[in-house]
Amino acid sequence: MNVQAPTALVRLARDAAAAPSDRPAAGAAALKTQCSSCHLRDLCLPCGLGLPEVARLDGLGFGRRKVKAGEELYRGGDRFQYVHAVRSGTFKSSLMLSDGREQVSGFHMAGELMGLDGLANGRHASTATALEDAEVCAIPYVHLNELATGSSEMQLVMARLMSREIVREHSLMMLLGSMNAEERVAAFLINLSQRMKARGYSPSEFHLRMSRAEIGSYLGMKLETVSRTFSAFQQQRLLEVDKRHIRIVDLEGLMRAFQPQVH
Amino acid sequence: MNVQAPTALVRLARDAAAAPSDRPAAGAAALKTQCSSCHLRDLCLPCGLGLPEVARLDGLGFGRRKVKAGEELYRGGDRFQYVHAVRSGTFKSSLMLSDGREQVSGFHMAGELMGLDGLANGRHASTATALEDAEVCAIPYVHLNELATGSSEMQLVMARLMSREIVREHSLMMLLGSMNAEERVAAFLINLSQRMKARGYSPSEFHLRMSRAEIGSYLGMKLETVSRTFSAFQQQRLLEVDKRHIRIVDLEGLMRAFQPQVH
DNA sequence: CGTCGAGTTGAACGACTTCAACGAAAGTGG
DNA sequence: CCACTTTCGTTGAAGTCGTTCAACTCGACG
Repeated sequence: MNVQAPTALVRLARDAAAAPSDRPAAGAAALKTQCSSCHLRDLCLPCGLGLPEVARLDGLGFGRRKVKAGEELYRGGDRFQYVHAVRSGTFKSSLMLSDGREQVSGFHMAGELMGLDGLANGRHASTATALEDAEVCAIPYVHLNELATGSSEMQLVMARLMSREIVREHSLMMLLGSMNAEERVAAFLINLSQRMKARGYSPSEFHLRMSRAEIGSYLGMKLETVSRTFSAFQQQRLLEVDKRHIRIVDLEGLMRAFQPQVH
Repeated sequence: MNVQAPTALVRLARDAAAAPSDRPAAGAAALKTQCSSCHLRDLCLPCGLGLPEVARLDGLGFGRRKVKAGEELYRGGDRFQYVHAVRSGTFKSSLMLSDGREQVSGFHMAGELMGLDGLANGRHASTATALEDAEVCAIPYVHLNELATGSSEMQLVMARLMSREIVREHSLMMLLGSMNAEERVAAFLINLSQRMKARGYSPSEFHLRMSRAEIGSYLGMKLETVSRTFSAFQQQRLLEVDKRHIRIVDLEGLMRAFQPQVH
């Protein structure tokens, strides 16, 4: 975990957005939102906070914002002002190389936070795109920071959220660095399954919000390989796949595919 | 940037260390350290802090710790207590799969912070190993947290450091997900070069502290491929390589190798 | 009805891996 | 101090997994 600026490893194509827009979150001020009464409060930001702290979150009176399928919530290079919490829908976040290559760095569902990467230098490093019609809470970071000053509890929660993000990316690095196609896809599906479960949906049957190409980009492989791997799993009777509809038939087997050679 | 626990994507082999040791940093209390007089203060934690804040850091009176080459500073699964700042020497941090596969997730040099991934759940996710004799500052996290309570400046610096870590990992994901062998090695060398420069060393001639296998693991390729790529660059007159001694002959060319097809 | 994007599948290719052999350097122990 | 082993790096040859290119199906949408 070194902390130097990532000047060289990748120069994000923040020049891709010719003039990085500093637009405020359009329509964010529309509805006031209460964390205390939100059905996502155990998954989202308030998770782990005591009642008085949650009340202070409510006091912020941050707004919501609707995002249509395919629309971008923010782009790499945009000024960082808000931490976004997904209320409904699914997002992808992605990084761009100046030559146009895209790398999907994550998928986000209800209760998950987006945009923490923007803190580093005040500008978003990634672009967040809605994969379906979605809604987010837009929490002004400065307010969050004020709130954390004086509350070591709030502060710890924020720090923990960022740390989780780091750990999450570790997992992805592991995956990209030392797993083959089947392991990657298995890991992806198991992860999705668990997140569905945590949200009260069926862990064994769900609808993919992302295309084969997006899955491929996330997993560091081509869409054809993703497709083939799905087919292979189907033939091994681990999955049933119909386009974006997934049914996990043999979770045990899938987990074995995920970590095959345990010596 | 979703924030769910990484339960599935990768199960870190924290059981590898049969009984995750909760040992304190051995000998950490030996010497008191002053950030204000440290020659690394512009690279390290105090960077961006005002004088009064740095004075408060000094007030913490945290200790140092010497680590011999090959020794581990902490292991995945160890209790998270300290944030470590590298004073001298080089570290790698790595993740383990339960089947023994290792993925190097970063290299750390003087002034860089390690261990921020431990915050997520109170245990280190990665293992930090010294690649040469080294020394670190071990800063108790609880003290750091106390210090940040009441100082929004300190708080912001901490948050920014974590965010940088996230952005850094983004770069690595990009690299692992969508670059070929030559691009990876070029990116790695350019990054190293810049970090050497920031520390007052020659950016064009330096000594690698890590083996081919460690570079390979970091870049998601085999040691033989690393070796071959070095040789290829040498033949293209971009580098001169003698074991671990590197001389960058043509930085421009190397950068072109890093991002070849700019349309 | 025709077009377009998304997904599947086959065949050929190629980049990286695997296996293997070798030399140099560094540590080990008499 | 010198044989010994071990580790590290390089290089070649063969093999493999994923990519690339291409053809085709299906459903959505004007």
